[in-house]
Amino acid sequence: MEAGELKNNTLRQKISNLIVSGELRPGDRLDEQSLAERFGVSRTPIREAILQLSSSGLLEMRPRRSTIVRRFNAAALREAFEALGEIEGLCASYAALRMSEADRLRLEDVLLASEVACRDGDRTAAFELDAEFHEILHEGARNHVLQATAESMRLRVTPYSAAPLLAEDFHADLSVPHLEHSAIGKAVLERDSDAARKLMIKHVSNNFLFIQNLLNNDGEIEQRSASRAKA
Amino acid sequence: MEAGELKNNTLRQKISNLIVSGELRPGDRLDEQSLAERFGVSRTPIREAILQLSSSGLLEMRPRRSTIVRRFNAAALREAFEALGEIEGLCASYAALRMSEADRLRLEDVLLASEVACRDGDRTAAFELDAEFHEILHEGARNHVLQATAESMRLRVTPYSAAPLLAEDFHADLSVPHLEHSAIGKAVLERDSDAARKLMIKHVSNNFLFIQNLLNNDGEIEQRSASRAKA
DNA sequence: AAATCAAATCTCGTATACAATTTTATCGCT
DNA sequence: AGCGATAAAATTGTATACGAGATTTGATTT
Repeated sequence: MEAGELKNNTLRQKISNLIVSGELRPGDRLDEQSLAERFGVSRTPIREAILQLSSSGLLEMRPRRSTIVRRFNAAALREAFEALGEIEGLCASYAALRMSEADRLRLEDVLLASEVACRDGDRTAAFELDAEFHEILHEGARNHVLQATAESMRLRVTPYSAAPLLAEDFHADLSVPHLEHSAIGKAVLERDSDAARKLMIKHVSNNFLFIQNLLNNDGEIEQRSASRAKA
Repeated sequence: MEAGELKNNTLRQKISNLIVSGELRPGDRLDEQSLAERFGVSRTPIREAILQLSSSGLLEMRPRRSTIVRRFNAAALREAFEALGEIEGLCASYAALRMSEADRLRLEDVLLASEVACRDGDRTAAFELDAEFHEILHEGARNHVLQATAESMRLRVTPYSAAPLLAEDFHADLSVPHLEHSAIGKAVLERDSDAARKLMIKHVSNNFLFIQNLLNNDGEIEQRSASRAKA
């Protein structure tokens, strides 16, 4: 959460980036030795970073067996998204009441930029603006505990939400999430905390339902390009 | 959270017990070497346990300086309790909708036992039943993420909420929290999720206000027996 | 006597070593 | 060819070693 080690922080980010970027997917193993060599440190700091990422639910450390990127079964994923929705809902409702004028201007900017990216079909930009939209609300809640909790929960479902959507061949409608963000943003700017909360919960829930359709029976993300080409 | 190491789990508990029991108070240092000798292991597993407890917010690891039991200033404590109230509120509202009949019977039992302990002035029993009441609701929410989050948040404010109240010389009115629990329990049993949530948020907030009065300017818990005897 | 600065001691962060267990590869058998 | 058992290799969990930075101690000065 808000620890504060030396270079452990950046190591944690480097490792979590492996997952966020999609290089490692749920179930993939993280070999301490290889990671140590890759990042030019010994196993000790690697292990500490892995330990923290396991605490936050992104990785899964199993005794005497390799750490893997955490896999969610259907029930666990439902719980993770339900909790995420509630926390994000809380952040949105507090943000509606507490955000500064500067925050509000920034929120408007992001929504405008998001609309442009959406119209242009710029998936990379839309993806980054999506993340920024949520970050603004986390920070706008003016509660570091809620903020950290929201970010941690978001990170842990990243392999199931963000990563698969970045695949080149995936063509989801960018306008659906954008319109939801727009409605949430409007409620926040109008200081309507109840509406902001409800819309956010609905937004996360929709996101979950969308993702659920991408999952096969094993809880694996369907490989679009690769698996379909081969099959 | 739901890691799953070998004996690291029990080590984590042993160390967190030092704080829960009040042996170590906010700001106290945790020396890795001493803990290693005390628990008969090397520094490595101690360090791993400390790392996890820092992630959960109970301890504070500062680069190149001793780990200490986390200290909250007034603002941070307010945020911690605000977040705790919201999460506990969510748990209570879900519990109202999802708890099994067996859970509900257990909840009634705990409330009855609590009333007895309250009437008899049995502070130890009242304290344990208080914890059990909250645990029932965490589990009753039927969401492991919310449950783990609530328990983690509760643990991190323990040095400020539970520990000081156990002091022998401290005579708070046991009936106030009991009546609040009673009202929350009633709402849960009647499946009134909105009421359960609101009452829980209020309950945690009251708890915070009560604790705030025990704090001096430095954010330290007032020493009742010791400091007053010496002064 | 109080304050200041330097040396010595202590503690942490990381690297390395080694035993225990798991995983992988090899070989033999049906 | 496929399956099972055994041996080799690899990986984890913990202990130990050591350098860098922090803390304490003590001497020196004002």
